[in-house]
Amino acid sequence: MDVRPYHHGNLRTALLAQAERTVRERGVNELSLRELAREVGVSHGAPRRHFPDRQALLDALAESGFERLGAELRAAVDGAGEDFRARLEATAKAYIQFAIEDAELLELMFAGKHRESAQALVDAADRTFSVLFELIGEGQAEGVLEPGDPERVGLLLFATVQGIAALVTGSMIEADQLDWLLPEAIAHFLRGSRTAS
Amino acid sequence: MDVRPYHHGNLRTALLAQAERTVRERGVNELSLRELAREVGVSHGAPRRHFPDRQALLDALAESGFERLGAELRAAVDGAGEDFRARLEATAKAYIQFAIEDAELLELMFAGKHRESAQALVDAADRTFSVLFELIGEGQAEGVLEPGDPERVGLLLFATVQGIAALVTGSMIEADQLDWLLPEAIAHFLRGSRTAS
DNA sequence: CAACAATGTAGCTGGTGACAACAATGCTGT
DNA sequence: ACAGCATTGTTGTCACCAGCTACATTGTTG
Repeated sequence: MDVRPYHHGNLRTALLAQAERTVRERGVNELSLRELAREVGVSHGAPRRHFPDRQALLDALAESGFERLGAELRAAVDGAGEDFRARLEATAKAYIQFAIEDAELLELMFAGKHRESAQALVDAADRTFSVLFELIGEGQAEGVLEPGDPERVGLLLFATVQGIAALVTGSMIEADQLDWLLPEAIAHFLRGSRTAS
Repeated sequence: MDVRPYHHGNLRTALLAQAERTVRERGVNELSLRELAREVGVSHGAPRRHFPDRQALLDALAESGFERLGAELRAAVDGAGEDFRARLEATAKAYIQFAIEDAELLELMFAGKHRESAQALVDAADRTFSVLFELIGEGQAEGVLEPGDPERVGLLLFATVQGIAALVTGSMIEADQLDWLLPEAIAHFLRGSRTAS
């Protein structure tokens, strides 16, 4: 019974998984490379082989976060049937859910995105948001949204959704109030999107 | 020439001022009690008399932040004339400006607000947001907004504004794009606020 | 199977937050 | 005036952390 082989096997993956859990449960500030190493059962210097410094770990965490978020958004939109409003609402709900459960991770993702160093992060973010822009394009094609630059309309929608998530993470509302707030926000948005009624 | 009197005189204020500057320029994570003490020209243990631990300093910072934000919102709404849309837009602009320039401080303010310990913080936050609820009340009285619980309507508006600020701080848009995005958001919001056109 | 690259270990340095003992100062009551 | 006391600041200590370097172990490849 080899208690602990010298080589962990997939330290990098294990570190990322544990780090993601720690960030979710106790926040980014509480994330310590050394504690992480202890939790994974490895010496305090081992993570350095995979992440030269703390920031590198955070960047990797952000990148994997974008990938997971993108997958969840895609799953939501794909499983929401034909009706545009339903597709929109499902996607928004998925985003908000992610933003609530992994609030600190999401913040990390955005914070890292505008640090010039990380091109991989920007690419990952672009892939993630392409889901949203495609959805906006659908709405415009159906005539439910006024035509125009998808970015202009999409930004406004994204801002609203992001803001609603901020309401929850900032404890201005409780999570269960989303049941009425989100549909109302979607309705409000669609109503406001037809210039001439 | 007394180079440095034993008693600083108003260490607490000086610490808060310097801390606010540091948070704005280099972020909350870079805020160190010891460095703060050095910058103010005092020994590393001195801040302890005023802030028992780091969190106490952050709480005080958040509280003063709410007071300043409230003052700026009030100034904006008071200086924006009679037209409701103009008053709304001016207030939103003031909020967004604060949210951009003091992004980390704002985050600190919201993060601290839902830590049960700090009742002073919650009170300060309530005073701040009362400005917004009054404004919503105005709009409803004028019939520009559909009547109802000011919180319901206000939450949606607040979410949108907060989200727009997040777009800037997350580098999804540039600050100068606010010139068209904010008015459009306000227009969108008002348009969506009349159930039957 | 020997050399080499990849991976993990151990120890050091400088910095930090929390804490406690101590010193200087200002205030208050008599 | 001044003794006693509370307030405020100083110094030293402890445990922890990130980043670094030198070294040990493993597995892979020619």
